[in-house]
Amino acid sequence: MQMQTELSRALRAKLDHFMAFSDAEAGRLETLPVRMQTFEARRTLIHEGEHQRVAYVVIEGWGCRFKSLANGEHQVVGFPLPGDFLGLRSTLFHVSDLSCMSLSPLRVAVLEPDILWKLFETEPRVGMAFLWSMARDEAVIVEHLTSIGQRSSLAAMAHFFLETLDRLKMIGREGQNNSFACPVNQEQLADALGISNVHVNRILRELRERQLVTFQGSVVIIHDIEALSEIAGYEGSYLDGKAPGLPY
Amino acid sequence: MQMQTELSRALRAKLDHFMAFSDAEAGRLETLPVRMQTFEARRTLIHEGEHQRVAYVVIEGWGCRFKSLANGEHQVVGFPLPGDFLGLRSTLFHVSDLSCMSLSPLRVAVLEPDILWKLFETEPRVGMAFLWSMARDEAVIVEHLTSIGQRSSLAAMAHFFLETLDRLKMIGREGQNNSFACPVNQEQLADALGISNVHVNRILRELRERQLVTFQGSVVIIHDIEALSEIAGYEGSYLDGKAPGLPY
DNA sequence: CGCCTAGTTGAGGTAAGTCAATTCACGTGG
DNA sequence: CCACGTGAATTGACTTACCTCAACTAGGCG
Repeated sequence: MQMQTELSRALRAKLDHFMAFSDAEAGRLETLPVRMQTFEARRTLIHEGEHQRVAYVVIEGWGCRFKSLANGEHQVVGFPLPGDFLGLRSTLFHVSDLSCMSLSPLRVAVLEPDILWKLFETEPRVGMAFLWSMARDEAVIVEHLTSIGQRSSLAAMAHFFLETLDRLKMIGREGQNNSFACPVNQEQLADALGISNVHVNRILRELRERQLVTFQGSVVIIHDIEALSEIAGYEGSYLDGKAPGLPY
Repeated sequence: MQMQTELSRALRAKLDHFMAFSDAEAGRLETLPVRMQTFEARRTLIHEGEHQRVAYVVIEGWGCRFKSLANGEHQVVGFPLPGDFLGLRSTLFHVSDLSCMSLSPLRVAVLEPDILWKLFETEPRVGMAFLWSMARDEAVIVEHLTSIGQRSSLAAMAHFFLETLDRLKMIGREGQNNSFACPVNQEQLADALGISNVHVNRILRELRERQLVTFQGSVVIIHDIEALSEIAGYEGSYLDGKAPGLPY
């Protein structure tokens, strides 16, 4: 039971922003038969191109999804946080198009595909919530694409920090005064934003000197959200799917 | 009836690569109550930030999904082709995070959400096929992200041409000798690849001079697929979800 | 014929890359 | 407790891929 409540807590911290579950639905989530698994930091959970049978839900810790290129470069696609799915798409393809590693110690719930599909049938509203989660993931990737394609590296970095803070706030894992623990190193940040690690370092210095953000000792502190949002052109409504001023 | 077979033909041209439909399932697709709609070239079907109730399936023509930024820049996220869904995610969010315009005259089938959700319930395998389609869309976006983030603009351009040719081949709409009609202009190509239109022009010239690709008069001709794939680091298995050497 | 949009090319500037050296943080063993 | 090793962060010097601006050309069409 401890295990199931862990899964349900992680999922609902995220999905409650989309849908109010009934007690019955919540109970069904509680009793989903899953097993837990814990990885040390820097372990590869999912290997690009390899057979992928099960999906995961992150319970605790940060992950890193990335694509490897022939020339040894990497493109980081995103950083899964508690409540996020891993390899959900891959269970459809049977093969993963991305690798996924743990950045910190990572605790996950392992979901057998059968259980997942059965859940879709018996709990259509929960299925909807999962779909919503996939849709949000795509919205995040589209923002990411926009950052790399159109924003300056300063704006892209600012955007990343703001988005990550909001994602953490949604699941109640932010720190005090707009700060958060961030187990991402400059190399990974570089691969995420499509710039060099040297340049990441210089952008971080600029953000620090301009009193906007400090990122030191694996902790990000955002000093001036207003100014940073202005620079990034950040508007986080794509995270919760509620547009300002529209009834839902 | 003409209408339904149009929809079913467009969908199956794409989805047959993933799943063999039974006669019963095919019949159910045929009788889906949908209405058709046709847009002239350069019309905006979906407006970013606006209420979005219905989804579409492209029957004929090219679309262009893009995000607009405050500074007037655009990020093109992809070019929907026949068989592709438009605004499917938006029906969940109720609000679209992207705009979508027609590049050529565009014929679409309009899907009411209720019908869609009912289809998911009554035809779970068709629902799976739609999910697969969404998953493939995301795989394409991830490749796109990788192009912009890691590949040189030459390689990114090469990648775009190769991927588009393969997508068209899958739905039987390629031209002769690895060519295809392409209603995308250099400006839109620039916004897709995150480079300037001037640079697009120079890259196209280089591709032409190296006898790899010509893109003139809205027709793309790929002269040397091998060499181009080498340059792009292209490997199209993410499009059909079948990894080389793995049983499906 | 002239307008309008898209494409093409040149010249010069800049954001970001590469290479390489140095410093820092931290864990480990003597 | 200090010497050492290792990986990450930092900084400088130089290079380059791509951008901006601006002019010019080519084609489609009322």
